[in-house]
Amino acid sequence: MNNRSGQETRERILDAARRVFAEHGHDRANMRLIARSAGISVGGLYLYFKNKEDLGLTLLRESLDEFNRETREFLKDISDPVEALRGFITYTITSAKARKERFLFHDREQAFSFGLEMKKKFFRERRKMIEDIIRDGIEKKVFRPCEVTEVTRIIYNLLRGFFLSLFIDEEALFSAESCLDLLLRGLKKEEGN
Amino acid sequence: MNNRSGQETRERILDAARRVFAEHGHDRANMRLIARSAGISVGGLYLYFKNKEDLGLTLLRESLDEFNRETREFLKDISDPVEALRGFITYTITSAKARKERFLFHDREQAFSFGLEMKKKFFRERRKMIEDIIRDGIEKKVFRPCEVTEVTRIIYNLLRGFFLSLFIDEEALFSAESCLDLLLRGLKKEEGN
Amino acid sequence: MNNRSGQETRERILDAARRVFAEHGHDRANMRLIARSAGISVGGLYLYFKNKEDLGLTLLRESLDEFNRETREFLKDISDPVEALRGFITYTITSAKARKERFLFHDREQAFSFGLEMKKKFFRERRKMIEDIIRDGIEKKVFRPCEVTEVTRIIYNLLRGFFLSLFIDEEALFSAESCLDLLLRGLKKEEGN
Amino acid sequence: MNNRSGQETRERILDAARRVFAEHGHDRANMRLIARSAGISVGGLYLYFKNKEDLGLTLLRESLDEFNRETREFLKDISDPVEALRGFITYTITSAKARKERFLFHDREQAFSFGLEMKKKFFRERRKMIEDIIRDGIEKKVFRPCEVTEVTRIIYNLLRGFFLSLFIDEEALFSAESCLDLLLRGLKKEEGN
DNA sequence: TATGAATGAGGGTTCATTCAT
DNA sequence: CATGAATGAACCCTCATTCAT
Repeated sequence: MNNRSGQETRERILDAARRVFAEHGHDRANMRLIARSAGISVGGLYLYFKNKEDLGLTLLRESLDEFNRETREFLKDISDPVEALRGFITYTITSAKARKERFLFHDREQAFSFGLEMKKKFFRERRKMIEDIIRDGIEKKVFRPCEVTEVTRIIYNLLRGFFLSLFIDEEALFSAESCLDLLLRGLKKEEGN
Repeated sequence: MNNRSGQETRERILDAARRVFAEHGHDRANMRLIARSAGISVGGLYLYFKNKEDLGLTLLRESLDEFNRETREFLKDISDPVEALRGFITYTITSAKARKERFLFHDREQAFSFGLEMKKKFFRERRKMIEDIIRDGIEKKVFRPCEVTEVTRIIYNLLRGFFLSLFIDEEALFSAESCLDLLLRGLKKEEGN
Repeated sequence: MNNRSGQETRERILDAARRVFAEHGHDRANMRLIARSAGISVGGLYLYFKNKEDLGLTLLRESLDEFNRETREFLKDISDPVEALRGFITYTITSAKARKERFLFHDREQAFSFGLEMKKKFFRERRKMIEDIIRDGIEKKVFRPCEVTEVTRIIYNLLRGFFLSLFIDEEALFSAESCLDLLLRGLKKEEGN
Repeated sequence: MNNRSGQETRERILDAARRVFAEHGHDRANMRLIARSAGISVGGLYLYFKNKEDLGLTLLRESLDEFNRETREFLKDISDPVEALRGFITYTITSAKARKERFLFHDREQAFSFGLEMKKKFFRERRKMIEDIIRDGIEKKVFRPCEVTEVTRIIYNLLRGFFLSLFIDEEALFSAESCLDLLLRGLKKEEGN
């Protein structure tokens, strides 16, 4: 176990924790399992993380930060509001499906208050991205004038629902395209046609 | 403390369990707490419920059944598709806000598999209600022709996201009206205007 | 539940207890099961017996007394020592096989000290019966002179072993005849033949 | 209280368990008592044994294996059948008296099925040893021809009864010599004398 | 750094016994 | 006599965390 740096061990632990949390949930996962899965001793875990919660929160932080960072990166060169919205939805959905385990903590976790503030900040950032797109769209007269905050919330909750379905009811998953389509065109038959 | 009617005690336990589960989640809630909260002994709990899981599942079942039943009741006399959709969304949101604790288990619970089949059935029934509304709307030429299943999923996930926000991020809650508005009219500025 | 006498109820309880103890052992048997099996309420049990131990001891006493009484009855008209020994062995083995559950308590029970004195008295009486047969046989010059006490113990332990095998290892059960044969003739080839 | 060697702790636990099981029986013994008796914490017990049953079965297995191994060792150089039979009986009785606690589980334990298969195998092996001696004796014309299986069963039950008496009725214990004497010579007065 | 044996509080569950009706 | 809901101590077992090595 001669690692060049403890950094590598730390990474191994985080990977293991991700796996184990993904399989059992934060509360039911246990430190022995994580240790074994990381190829390290139980005591070793505590050299890198203060305790189980610290480990969970670190994982959460990394997952949330990374996801928002990546999303921003993905959107940064798209100027057309419709394309931006499409991009946001597509990227969110695709990421979630591709790396399910990263989204473990995005829902209400075992302890309701687990990382709550951190999550709220994440949610706010995410809604901010949506809001920016909407506002831009309105400004550019691509979207109709509307209650931006409400629309933002609706879109965000829609995607939040997607996360949930991902874990407990895959048959409820929708496609990015139909989602975009509905949002843009509405349900109502255009009158006068 | 001998009650003539066991039924009453059973109800007291279910109430207590609802409270305790609501505060701590299913896994972290403990039987001693529930017992104390119900004003009963630990052993007493087991006269009415086989074990902790049974208690949780009973709560879940009641909550899911009741909610779907009430929703159907609420919708049964509404024939206009737009009104039906408005009704469904309004009723869902309003119920959830008014009796938050009933929706405890609607998300991914501690143990992923906790009551999974029961939940899936509930979700399917719920989507079925939405689907019926959409189909009816299309038939009546109130809604444009569309991929009904996808639209259904989208609307359902939207409301599922609402449940989640209810518990961890109230500032993300949207109103039924704006939701309906967005769904009906879409985001895009009508072309040709 | 209008019994002519409580005596009948008491009997029903004892029967039920015998059944339940036979199936689960004294410690693992529980009062609820016995009550249900007796078609009576849990509280009712305590009207007839002070507690679980009292119930067990009553059962034990009846079973031991009855068995020794019956055995004595069976032997009382047999005067030939060989026939008496045959009778004792045959009767012991046959009874045990026919009413296995009556012999539940004859071995070391769950609580080592459960009814210990009562059992010891029973064992002593039983050995006394054997001893009387042996002494009579020697007196009548049918049996060779020997250490009567030792021979008695041996024969009794042999039958005690039979009880045990009855419960945990039926393939070790021997027949009364071969047992008698061995005891009478010995293993050794008669010399000078 | 950190021992370098877990092996030592394991041994301490087994010793403690032997003591506690001996005093209270398997069912009534409790893990806290065993822990205290072993000078260890409750949790510590579970580092070495999966659960109470595992602990009991381990003890049982060790005790049975060791006893049969030692007996075989003891007998291996004795070729005279009479001496072999004397050896088997003497060794069995002497061992049982000297290390009583090792024979705890040889009788019908609390849970009837506790280690049942393991015990049956042990009993079969033990009967096999007796059977081999008898067959050899007949072949060598030291013992008279007889139903070997039956004789074997009888001798084994005799010794099994001895185990029982050891625990609940010491006054019924017989000596190896008188036992051998009875088996070899029989009870009957030799005719024609 | 790293180990893994050890701790002990706390959780779910059972069951003999009591007692108001 | 009879009921059966209620009690609560006690059991088995788990697991985050510590610490001597």
